[in-house]
Amino acid sequence: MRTSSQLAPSVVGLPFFDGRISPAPTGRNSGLESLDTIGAVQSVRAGCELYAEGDAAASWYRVNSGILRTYKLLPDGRRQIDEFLFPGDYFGLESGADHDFATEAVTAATVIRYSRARLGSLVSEDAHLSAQLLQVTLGRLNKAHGRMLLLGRKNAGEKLASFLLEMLDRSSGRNTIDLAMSRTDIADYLGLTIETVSRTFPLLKQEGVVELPNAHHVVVIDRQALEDLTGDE
Amino acid sequence: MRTSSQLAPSVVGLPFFDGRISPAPTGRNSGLESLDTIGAVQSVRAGCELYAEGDAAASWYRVNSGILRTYKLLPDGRRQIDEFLFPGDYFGLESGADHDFATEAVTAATVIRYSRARLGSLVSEDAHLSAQLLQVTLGRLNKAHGRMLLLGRKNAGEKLASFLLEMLDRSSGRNTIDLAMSRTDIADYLGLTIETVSRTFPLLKQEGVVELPNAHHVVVIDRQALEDLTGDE
DNA sequence: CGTTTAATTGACCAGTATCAACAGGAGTGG
DNA sequence: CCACTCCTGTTGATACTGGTCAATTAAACG
Repeated sequence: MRTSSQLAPSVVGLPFFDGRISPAPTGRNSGLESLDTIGAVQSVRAGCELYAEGDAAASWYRVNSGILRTYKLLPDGRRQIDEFLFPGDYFGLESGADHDFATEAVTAATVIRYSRARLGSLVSEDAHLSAQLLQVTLGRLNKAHGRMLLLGRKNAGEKLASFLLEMLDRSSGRNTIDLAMSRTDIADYLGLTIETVSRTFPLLKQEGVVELPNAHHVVVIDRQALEDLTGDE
Repeated sequence: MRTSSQLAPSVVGLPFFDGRISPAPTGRNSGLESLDTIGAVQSVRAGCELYAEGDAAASWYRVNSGILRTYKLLPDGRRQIDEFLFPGDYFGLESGADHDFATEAVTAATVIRYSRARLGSLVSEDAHLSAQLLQVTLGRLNKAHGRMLLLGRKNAGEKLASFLLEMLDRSSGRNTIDLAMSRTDIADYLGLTIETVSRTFPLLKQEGVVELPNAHHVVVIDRQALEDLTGDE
């Protein structure tokens, strides 16, 4: 199935290098938008795996709808979630032949799949596209640095506060967060246990920074206070 | 000062996408090697800062000699070292206008500095170069994922074992490691305290996997055993 | 050498994990 | 519509890893 190429261009408008990128060399559509013509839509049921760590990385993806998680496992089952993916996010591009993390759907989701082979040939021709891919990847790397700081140096309260702000900024609502993921997912994202996550939520409530109507709903009462609790700045 | 462009091309030979990248479009030198012509060498004394987090990201760099560290700080002084940089490593390329981490020299070091503005115009012209930058950045991202797993889910012993293997693989010697960095650096790299690092070294020795002639020298006796202690595989 | 800094070691503590019991909701079938 | 079950999340009791604070030793440096 072909995409209809009307997805929100979430990357457009990002600072791009230092602005010196010249327009596309040819008259045809260039940049990430040009990918829409080679993408195919795929559905993933909630909880199902799109690909496993070590699978051949034959495709690159973009989230169309729903939420997914990427993660790595240790042999004894310990899991680290690298990121939650939201509509518009690109993922699955690899430096090597295989995926170095697995991807599963948190909620029912649809993704757009781009053939890596075709992407490769496009990239070799189109500096503009290539540079945009670089931009997306560099943004992802920035985020990874922030997450290393969180995982290595923040305590449980700071981790949860940081997480809620991240989710708030990706939410549609201005001060309400819909947590699509389980406590287990949150724990594995923050390097904690579910029990610690469960115990830390009420602490934020006690501080008066959030309300907790139920386990998957958070209302941010005082955003500034929440930011103060993240440890940064 | 200009570089003499004879640096080991450590990136050449990496798998590149799926191998479908076409040769450079023009007859002139292309790819990362072409950068040598726009690089300038800069020295950094041991312990000195090359740039701080938040500084304008006007340049991109490659390590020529010595070892450096990139890190982020929390306002109260907690530090997370993102990576140690060795000769041949590229660093400092950013998605935004500013550096999102600081870089300091661990030992006296020299780096090659590439103007971002000139890099930007090269990238817009040369799909091959652009794709190689992407390759380098994707490799870095892979490594970041591994580090998130380490920081979020491994215990002190597994962290130190992983660290020693990483350093061994970047060492010249076949089974000896020269640790250029302090215990504080190691601790901040692994999300531990110096005391824990200090206490964990002797445990590895007790296991018989390493010898510790002195604080900055490690001899790996049993590499397989060390790998078993990392938690992965 | 003496001085300073880095690393180790010890005693104790705290934050988070672990193990276990319990509660709340969603779905299912009677 | 209600009980039953399953699953997720919460709460409690306790353990333990790693952190903190302090003292000591070793190494680097002038």
